[in-house]
Amino acid sequence: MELKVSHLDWSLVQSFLAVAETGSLSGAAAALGQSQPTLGRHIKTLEDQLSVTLFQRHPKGLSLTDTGNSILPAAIAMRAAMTQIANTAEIDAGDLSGTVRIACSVFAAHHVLPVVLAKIREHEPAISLVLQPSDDSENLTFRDADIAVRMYRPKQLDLITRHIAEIEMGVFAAHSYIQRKGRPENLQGMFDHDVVGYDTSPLMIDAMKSMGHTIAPDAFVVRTDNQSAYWELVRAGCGIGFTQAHLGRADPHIEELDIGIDIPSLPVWLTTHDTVRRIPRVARVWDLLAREIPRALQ
Amino acid sequence: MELKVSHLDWSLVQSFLAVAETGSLSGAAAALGQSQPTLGRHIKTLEDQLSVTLFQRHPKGLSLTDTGNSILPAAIAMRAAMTQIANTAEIDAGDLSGTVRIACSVFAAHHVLPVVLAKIREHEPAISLVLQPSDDSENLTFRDADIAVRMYRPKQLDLITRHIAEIEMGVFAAHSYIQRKGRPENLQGMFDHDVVGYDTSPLMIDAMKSMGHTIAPDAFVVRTDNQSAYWELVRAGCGIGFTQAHLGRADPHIEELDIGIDIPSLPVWLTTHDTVRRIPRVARVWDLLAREIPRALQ
DNA sequence: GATCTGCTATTCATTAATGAATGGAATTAA
DNA sequence: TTAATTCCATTCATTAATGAATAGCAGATC
Repeated sequence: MELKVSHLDWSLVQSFLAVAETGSLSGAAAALGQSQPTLGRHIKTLEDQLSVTLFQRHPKGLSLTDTGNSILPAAIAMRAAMTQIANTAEIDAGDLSGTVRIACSVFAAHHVLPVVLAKIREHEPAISLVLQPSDDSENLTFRDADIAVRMYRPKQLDLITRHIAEIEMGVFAAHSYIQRKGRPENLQGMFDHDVVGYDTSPLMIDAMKSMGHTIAPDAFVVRTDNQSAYWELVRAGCGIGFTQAHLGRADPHIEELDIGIDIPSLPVWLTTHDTVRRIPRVARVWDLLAREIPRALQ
Repeated sequence: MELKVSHLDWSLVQSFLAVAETGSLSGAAAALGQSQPTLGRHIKTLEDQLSVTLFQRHPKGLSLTDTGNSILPAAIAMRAAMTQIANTAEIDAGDLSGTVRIACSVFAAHHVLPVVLAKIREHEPAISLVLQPSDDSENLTFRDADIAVRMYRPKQLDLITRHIAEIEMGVFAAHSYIQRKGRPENLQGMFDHDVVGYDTSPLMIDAMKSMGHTIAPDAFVVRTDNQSAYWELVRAGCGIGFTQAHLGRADPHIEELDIGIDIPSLPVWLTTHDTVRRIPRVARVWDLLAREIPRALQ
């Protein structure tokens, strides 16, 4: 059965795309807020309407056929257009309510954004906020987040970016650690101490190398790649650590150490899509983030 | 009520686009093969989902609001993507059955295409053919036609075109006219005769001017802009007329006149969209048109 | 003014679509 | 080998969507 475009059901393509991206009927059902039998029927109906096979069925889900792969880009284009429609409608509605989703690192989600979001909620009680922490190295996919807070300059060409602050870094240790082990006099002496580091992340090793010190990952006697947990390890007295200065200086159980090195500060950038930025509530949250984050970093 | 893109119903946009283009619920219902109340509901549901007003309601239909106009381009983009999906599926299906729609002038629909389409049907009985005659000056809208047969070179940049023939023109009169009025000796003498012409179309006047004769539209004692009816007027003996040579020479009631002028021939072009051309049944009909039309013009 | 035409809005019966529940298959872990 | 997990396919009761019919409105025509 072949149908003219005007008689094809566009919503079946939405189901196709969800199954293609999740790889299963149940995954797509969850993503669309529907049920697994419904998704199975939608795919079958679309295959019947187009007279082609779009998926191979497996016990563990579905994989795209060549034909399925051929039409995938057009399905993605339909979603982009649908997103444009939704964003345009929101801009025209001019409404300062609804949900704004903010993506940031796990560390910032623990130690920077909570007080900022409380402030935003105070100013805009009709706006709901969703915090989406992640340390994945991939860049934003704006299907899910409206605004991202990043500690590096975003490089994608179709984004709006704004540099809002610099985060000063410092060397810190807990009082409990200092009572047991004392203080290092300089960077060289620090390596006779316990230092908390990252496990697989090369960030700290690269920073040391740029200061003239080559160290191996296992020079760090305690290691984690989770940056929020990293700070808790330092606070618990596991060793000396590097973190954002505002955080260490605000903690009464922590002492800042002067080992004679000048650590480069971290930039803070906001980023979003041009069209999303024009949605009134997103614009409002953007402005408030730009104002409140620098304040929170004092 | 605002919904995430994944929870918006894409088929509502299809209804929006149909109403926007037809200007009424009943018109859109006819275009989509649905009912008027359904279209009304779909528009209301979409307005509720997006929290905007998309149309102003009038006794004679609906007009787009500014917001409605803002989202119209994205809705058109969705249809383009949906069309791409349907075409891609058809190409992959590789099926030599289904319907092919052919657009052409009213004249060609009477005197050229019928014998050609009979020949195509003979070769491909599984392919249904729809002939869409029109003398509107607008170019093809390929939502409705797969292939167009044109007597001029199509100018759109995204089309595939092919020049397949030249149509020789001639001057003709019916025996009944010649018995009453005789034959003109040359072009000058012809204007002492009854000449059948076009009413508002400047084609014939422009052709005369390019041959050095300036005449007024009312110099034609019988006039019509319908080219197929034009030929019937000549055949009935209303006067001398200009038409395609293959037609006049094939008619036993018609005599060709030699008045010493050389009328430029008409080109015949086939045209279609690149993606549509790759659909197997369209490709097949294209090839057969390219072969059979020149034969029909002998 | 009366009538016709073409449209939208609403109601109600009918049809279609949906989801909870269940069964079957394949894979993995104990 | 058995049990658990994760998936798709199917059935049946429920819900949602649809279309025929009707009413109302505005504009054009006689």
